[in-house]
Amino acid sequence: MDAFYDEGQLVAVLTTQPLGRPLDYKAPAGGCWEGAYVEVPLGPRKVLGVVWGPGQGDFDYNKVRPVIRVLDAAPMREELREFLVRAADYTLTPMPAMLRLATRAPGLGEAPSTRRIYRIGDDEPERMTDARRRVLEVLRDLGGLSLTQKELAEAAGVTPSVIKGLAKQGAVREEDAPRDTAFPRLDPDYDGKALAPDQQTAADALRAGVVSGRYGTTLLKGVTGSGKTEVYLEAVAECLAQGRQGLVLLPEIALTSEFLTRVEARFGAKPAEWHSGVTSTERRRVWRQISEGGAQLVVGARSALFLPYRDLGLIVVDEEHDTSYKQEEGVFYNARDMAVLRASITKARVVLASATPSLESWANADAGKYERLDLVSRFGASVMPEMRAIDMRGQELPSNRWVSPALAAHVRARIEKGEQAMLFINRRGYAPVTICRACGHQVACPHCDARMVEHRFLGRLVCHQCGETQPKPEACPECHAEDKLAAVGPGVERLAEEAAELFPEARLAVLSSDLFGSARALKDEIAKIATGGADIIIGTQLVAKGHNFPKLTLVGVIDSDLGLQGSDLRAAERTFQLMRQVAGRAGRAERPGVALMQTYQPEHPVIRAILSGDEEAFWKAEADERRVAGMPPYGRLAGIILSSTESQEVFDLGNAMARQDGPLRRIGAQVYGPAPAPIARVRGRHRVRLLVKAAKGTVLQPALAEWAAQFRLKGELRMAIDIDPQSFF
DNA sequence: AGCACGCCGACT
DNA sequence: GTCGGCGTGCTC
Repeated sequence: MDAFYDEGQLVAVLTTQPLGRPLDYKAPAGGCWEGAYVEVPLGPRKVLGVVWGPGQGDFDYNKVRPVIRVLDAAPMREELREFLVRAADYTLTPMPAMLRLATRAPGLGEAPSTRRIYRIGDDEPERMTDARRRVLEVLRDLGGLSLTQKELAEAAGVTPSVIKGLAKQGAVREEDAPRDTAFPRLDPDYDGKALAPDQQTAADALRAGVVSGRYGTTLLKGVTGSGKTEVYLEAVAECLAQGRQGLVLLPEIALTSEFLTRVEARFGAKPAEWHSGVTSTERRRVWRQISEGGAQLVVGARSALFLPYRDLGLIVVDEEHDTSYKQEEGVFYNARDMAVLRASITKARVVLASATPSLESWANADAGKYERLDLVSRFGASVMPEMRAIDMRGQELPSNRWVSPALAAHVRARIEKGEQAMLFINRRGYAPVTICRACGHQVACPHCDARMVEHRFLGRLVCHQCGETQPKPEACPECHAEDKLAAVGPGVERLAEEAAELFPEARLAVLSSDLFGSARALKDEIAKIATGGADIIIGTQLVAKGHNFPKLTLVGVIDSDLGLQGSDLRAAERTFQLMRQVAGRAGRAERPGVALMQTYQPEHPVIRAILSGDEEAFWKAEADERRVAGMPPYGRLAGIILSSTESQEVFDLGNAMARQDGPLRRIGAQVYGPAPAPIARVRGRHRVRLLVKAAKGTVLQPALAEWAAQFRLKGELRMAIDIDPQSFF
């Protein structure tokens, strides 16, 4: 049980200010609990903090200032405090930054907000009018329920002034009611669907895990269309039945609204939603209700891991292999790994769901650390489409053209049958460039090393690294030749143009996340396409993420090779996952699909593994290669990213760090670099990267911390440590 | 993170 | 002589 501190007792308060350690304060009048969210004075300011434990007592008692006030929120539980500490230790993140992640609730400092509501009053109005009668009727029909002024005015078909008048005369009563209301209860038995035998077996195993009340992680593997979601929703149902809270993490905001609908169909009500697109009032409601038990299930982005759950019993990480679970700005963490950490502390279950698991999860299951459940396809063999390579070396293709004659012929055949085809482009790592055809100059971003990408719809050039945009210049900035700037490289829009020329009769739809202002607009577009609103879909990564297109029977992968190149050891894995996912788009319903991959390396092991469909062989081959190289998950890596406005400064520090590697050598770790970071300049800052490689089982973090602490960062220099980096070229 | 303190260059 | 640059250190 948490300690209580009486007024005047010393308490250590961790604040969100980057201080290095909690500071002592005197407990306020009325005392405070350990874990309490408090406002404390810090110099001339008031800051947010959490009572972290008893005071150190090493500071002159007379100079210790009292806590200003205890905020009106349930104290942070021991479990969340421990999670923050362990996550900070693992990721080498300062505690204040960690606390910031957990206090992102807007308006935490303010009193719980209220809204003015209206009920039927005791008095009759002095003069009755039609409008007034309608208002009173609406209120009478509601019984005890109440409405806001706006709701009431709309329901009665009157203007708000009518209600104001009635309130003045006491015919309606005004009251303040708490705004942060509980979420509707979810019913675990609302609409449980009959499951296929293998689904049932998997669901039973997951349910049993939840019932056990112990920590455990299960890798739930199932190809697209195998009913993974239905299976893990059974685990959610069991969790709700146990009276504990559940969390479902999704990699992409665009997927949440479809998912919420599925939850509503299964449990009879919508769960709480948590991601950057949720309004601040709603986030505040979610935060409070999670902490008070008025929300049973949260669906959201990785930051939902840091919410103050009362009793978290299950975390589902959907599409667990997705790289967007890795946060690589500010605090560097992988939500998948942090989910496992939090679950182990709070005795919750984790379900990692994917059609194409990450090699880490595959290896953890292989080693017996995770349980593994495999689902088979619901629709027999027809779901996994036939996959074939188009050997680009045998295709006649002018430069600046990307759709081979062979692929074009297949697309035409599908359209003629009234089916849909998709042209897929893996743009990651291959942004198109704007080049001058007269002098060869490439237009670069003024702040970054990234090339500017032309957005024809906007008529502007956009930097995909920092977001800088500028109007497309008429003349080449280098040689001043006019009308010679052209987009080169298969950008989505460039591909769309080519498709329009190749298939003039077809209706094209372009799906790219930067074409849509909101997740809502994107979702509408997807729905329109899915019901047959287009013949050819042109898309990027976005379409690889779980959308259902029943009429789609052909996927043409334009650039199968791009992900295979370079020395990034994760590239093969990523390419494998991506291709499987894209291929999984085709022929989900009854129609068999085909996936055609344009490649210049048809004999590459990855391409061959994908085409053969022998996944286990792919994992084993990849695992062997990694094991031999001592790379993750069979070795450990950390990235050190140094940045500054001065390029010399960063390299000097990088070199100094590489030389003074004593603490690392002591644990047998090696340092590589410094080298320009994958993106060598971001927002005007030069970046270099060092890589630290150690054997598996090495306790890397303390040595890294000791090593990094040797260097004092002057001026503009910044250092970030990235444990388990996602990419490492 | 802010903010104050403090020690060296070009100014009314 | 002073105003102000931002390096260093403190905040209970």
